[in-house]
Amino acid sequence: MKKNDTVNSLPEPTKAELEILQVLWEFGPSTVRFVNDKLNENREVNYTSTLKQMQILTEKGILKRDESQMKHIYIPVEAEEKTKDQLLDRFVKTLYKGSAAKLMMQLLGNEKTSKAEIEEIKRLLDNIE
Amino acid sequence: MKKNDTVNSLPEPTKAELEILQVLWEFGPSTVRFVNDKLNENREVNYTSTLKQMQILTEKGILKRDESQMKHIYIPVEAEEKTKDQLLDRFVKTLYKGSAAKLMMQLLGNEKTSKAEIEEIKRLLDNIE
DNA sequence: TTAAAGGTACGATGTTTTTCGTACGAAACA
DNA sequence: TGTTTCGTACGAAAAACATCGTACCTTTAA
Repeated sequence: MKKNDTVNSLPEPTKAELEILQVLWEFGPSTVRFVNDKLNENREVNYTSTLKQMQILTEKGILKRDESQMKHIYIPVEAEEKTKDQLLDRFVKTLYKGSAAKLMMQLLGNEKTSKAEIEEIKRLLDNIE
Repeated sequence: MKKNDTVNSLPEPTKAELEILQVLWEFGPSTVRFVNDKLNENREVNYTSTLKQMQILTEKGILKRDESQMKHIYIPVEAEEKTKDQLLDRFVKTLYKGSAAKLMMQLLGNEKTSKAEIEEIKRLLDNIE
């Protein structure tokens, strides 16, 4: 039986899928070969595995492709920002009951956030109003 | 072959595991029965499924349990904050190349963050220094 | 004009995660 | 004291996710 989250039924990208999306976001529309080469800078993956993933992503409507050439060119359907928004939204909902402020507190309490980063955030907030 | 992420080898809680942790965080140490009832407020899950998950969580060292009574009481080993820190950290690394400021921008650009939330965040930042 | 290189398609297999059925022991209680 | 209820243990099935092998077609270059 398929699991169905009644609250949030978006087809969330899996880990392997996200890896591929990141390459496409960073470098723009690409061939399977290119994406696979990029992935192999970090870990070993067989070409056909990457191909398969990108085909699945296409079936799901997360990628589209230009098949006019033999080397198909893959393109994300949604903009990077929009997809990340969805992921962020789900993350905040899940872990912080939807409160961005709670997330911030966590972020700031956590030593991983540098002084410079904090300054940048403050500047950001000042520019918002 | 087991997959091994050389960058981040933390035993990340899976989705089902996270669901259970959330109940324990919210309501404190609990029995399987209690957790399962809570889960069933959102979706249908069989009692033994929840039991199994909590046993796995215990094997992994994410939960510990008091077995002195027949009804075992389960308790998270790590504090809520610490676990969430790890998840947040991984999230920021994955999606925002580790930049908290980038995440903030996304959060603020996104209509989901209310004016009230933004005010709260500013207050927070002012109190930090 | 053929061999090699490089591309897609797709089923099969492997792995991880999730769910559940069954066995069985302890407690509750009629 | 027997039977029903409620608990744990645990293996196995199911589902989701990821990887790969093989077939087969097109392009390239000798």
